[in-house]
Amino acid sequence: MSTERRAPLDRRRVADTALRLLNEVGLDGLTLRAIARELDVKAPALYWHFKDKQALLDEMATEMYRRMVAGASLDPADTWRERLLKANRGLRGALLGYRDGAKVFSGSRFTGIEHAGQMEDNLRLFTAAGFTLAQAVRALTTTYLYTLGFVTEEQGVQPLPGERREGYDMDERARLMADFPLSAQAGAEIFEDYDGHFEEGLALVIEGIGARYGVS
Amino acid sequence: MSTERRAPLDRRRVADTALRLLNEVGLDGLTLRAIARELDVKAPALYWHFKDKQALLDEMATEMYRRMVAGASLDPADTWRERLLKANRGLRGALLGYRDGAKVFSGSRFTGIEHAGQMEDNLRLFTAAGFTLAQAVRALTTTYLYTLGFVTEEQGVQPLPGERREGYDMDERARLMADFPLSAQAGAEIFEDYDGHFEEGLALVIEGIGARYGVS
DNA sequence: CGACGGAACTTAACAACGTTAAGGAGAAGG
DNA sequence: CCTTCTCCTTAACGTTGTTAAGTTCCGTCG
Repeated sequence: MSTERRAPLDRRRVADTALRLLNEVGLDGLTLRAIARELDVKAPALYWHFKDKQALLDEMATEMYRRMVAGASLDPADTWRERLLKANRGLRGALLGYRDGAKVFSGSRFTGIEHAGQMEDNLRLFTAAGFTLAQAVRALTTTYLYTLGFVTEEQGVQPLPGERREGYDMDERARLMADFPLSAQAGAEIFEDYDGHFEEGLALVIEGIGARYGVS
Repeated sequence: MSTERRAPLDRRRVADTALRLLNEVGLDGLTLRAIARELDVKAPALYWHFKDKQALLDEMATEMYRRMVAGASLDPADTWRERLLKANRGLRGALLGYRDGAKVFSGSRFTGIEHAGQMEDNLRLFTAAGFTLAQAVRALTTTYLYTLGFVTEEQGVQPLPGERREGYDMDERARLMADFPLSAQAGAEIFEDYDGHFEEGLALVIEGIGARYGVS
């Protein structure tokens, strides 16, 4: 019977498969045994390619970042505002593309230095626009951290676009909050229209950068 | 021998002990058996007070929040800027008070509605200052999400103030980044002086709120 | 006073997890 | 042909969250 030999694995293919599986089972269900089964291999085989599970998660985060960069259309002629908008929308989109994407991403470290390319690009654009290097770093990381925080919370409520985690019943919330009228009313303002709210918050940060650093 | 009967546990005491233990062993080491041992009890006893481990983590997050609110000095006469500064410095301080504090916090949901008091207070202050309710919510959550993102990253590098996680060698980083001069130079701007960088980012967001919503 | 019932545990066990040790099949190379 | 290296398997270990069943103690009620 099938004497076909499966091509040997490599880190990339493992990370690919793990990312696909992540969307089906979530971070909790993402066990080494499940990943291995998907690759038609036994769990300990993964240790040939990764020193431990965290190393695999790191590779997954790196792959997420690679795909994000590949899917981005960063025009060198962008204004710094356009660049911040594009980069952070792209980041959010990339994270939302995977169940628990933000958790995986912020819990891991990149393997290699591929991410430096995009960073260098951004820093060049910002310094050319009149920012000092320190200001450029501050502008980029502040928006970055906002986006990361936003999506982390977003995915806590809404694991994948469309689905909704249990325990977020708006009606019950409103009833409990009867003594806190403003907070009760704010509920809709918090747990719905994530797209709009993300944009608004991002606009706030960008506005602050322009105002505080005096760059138009 | 000691016929002394230990007072029965309650959710609060369990969460207390778990929080203390968290600082010693970190989130990974925070097992139910370890918590139980600290309470002089066997692990399954915890299931009398919590339906599962996540419920205990939720209680821990709630307790963290309680202590934060208790330690905050929120003057009703605060300007909205002062309030944002105080609240977010307080939040960061509270999260930094525990190893993996940000992870625990953002991975959990509050038990009860005690947090609504502080929220109502903030919303009142902001609407009184001229913000619409939607603007107030946006201003508060945007800064909140920035702070959460910031501390999450911060604790990824620096688990507790003073300690430093391995794999963050600045010299090696500089060498790898030889082809990316701006990024290399930015290293110090990223991995040091978290206090200063947090303040600067927070100032950016606050500035943006003032500018975009036209409230002085 | 004594039976009863619930509260607050313990003991024992389970399946699943990450991880390690040891070994085996097959290609590559001299 | 024998060795060596790559890539994987089989077996196992200790730990984890969690459940089931039994135990102990206290307050209440007949």
